[in-house]
Amino acid sequence: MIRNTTQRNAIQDVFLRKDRPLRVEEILQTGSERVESLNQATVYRNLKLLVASGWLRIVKHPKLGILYERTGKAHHHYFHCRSCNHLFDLPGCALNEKDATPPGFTTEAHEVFLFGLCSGCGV
Amino acid sequence: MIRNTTQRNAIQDVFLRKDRPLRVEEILQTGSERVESLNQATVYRNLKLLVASGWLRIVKHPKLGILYERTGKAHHHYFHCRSCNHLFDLPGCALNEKDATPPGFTTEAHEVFLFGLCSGCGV
DNA sequence: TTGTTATTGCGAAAATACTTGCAATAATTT
DNA sequence: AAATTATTGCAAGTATTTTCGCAATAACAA
Repeated sequence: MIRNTTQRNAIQDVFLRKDRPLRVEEILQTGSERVESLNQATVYRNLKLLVASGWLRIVKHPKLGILYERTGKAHHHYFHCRSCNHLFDLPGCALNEKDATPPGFTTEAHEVFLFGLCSGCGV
Repeated sequence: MIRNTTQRNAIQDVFLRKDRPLRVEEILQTGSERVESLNQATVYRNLKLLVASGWLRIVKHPKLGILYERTGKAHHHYFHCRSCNHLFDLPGCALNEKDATPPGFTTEAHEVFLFGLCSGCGV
């Protein structure tokens, strides 16, 4: 039976408050603000548990590596800000999958990653 | 002074023959067909050297991890075939960067990864 | 052909990312 | 409140990928 722990609550709360894909390091660091003793192993164990339960999913970013994000959002692109180093979800899809696919190929999915400066860091 | 070695020649030849981004494992394996003694450390050392000299560049793929590809090609997208597991360059760009970028954000670069079946593996 | 040294092969070591054993703790049931 | 056991913290252990030390080899200059 799954128990309700302050550690797991803290981890989930980090996602709800940040509302963007997060790396393990940031989850641990931000979660530690609420549960001081929060341990890396605990974070990993809970991330695995939350992915298995469908509450989170894994995002593999070409620059940032592995991140975790809340499930339930529609297909979207990702924006990585080189200044604050955060990854943002960009609602919508500006890729014409058909145009992008060469003859003979069958595209089943795609991922788009943008790089630059976010609105908070630009100018 | 940089010398001309059969090992490095074999590694470069793999790229010229395959003409797609390659993982270390495939470089080592294919290169070994020409130079039987070819060692993993030698491959890593030469990849680093070829990247430094501008002959190769690193591609970080969200599924395949780190690959190496010849420099000199125009911006393009990548297609990963789930059947043969190869990564293909797709000439051209079907992403409208402006449409993809939210107000206030500044996009400086982007990467597009498609997934599906290549022409050799589909139907 | 000989000398110099870049390069290689090999095994060990490092770096990174994640997992596990285990005793202690704490959430939940009874 | 007591019993049960999921969960945690900690440290050690895995797994994977890349690098390094070093002696042997081989490319190139002279």
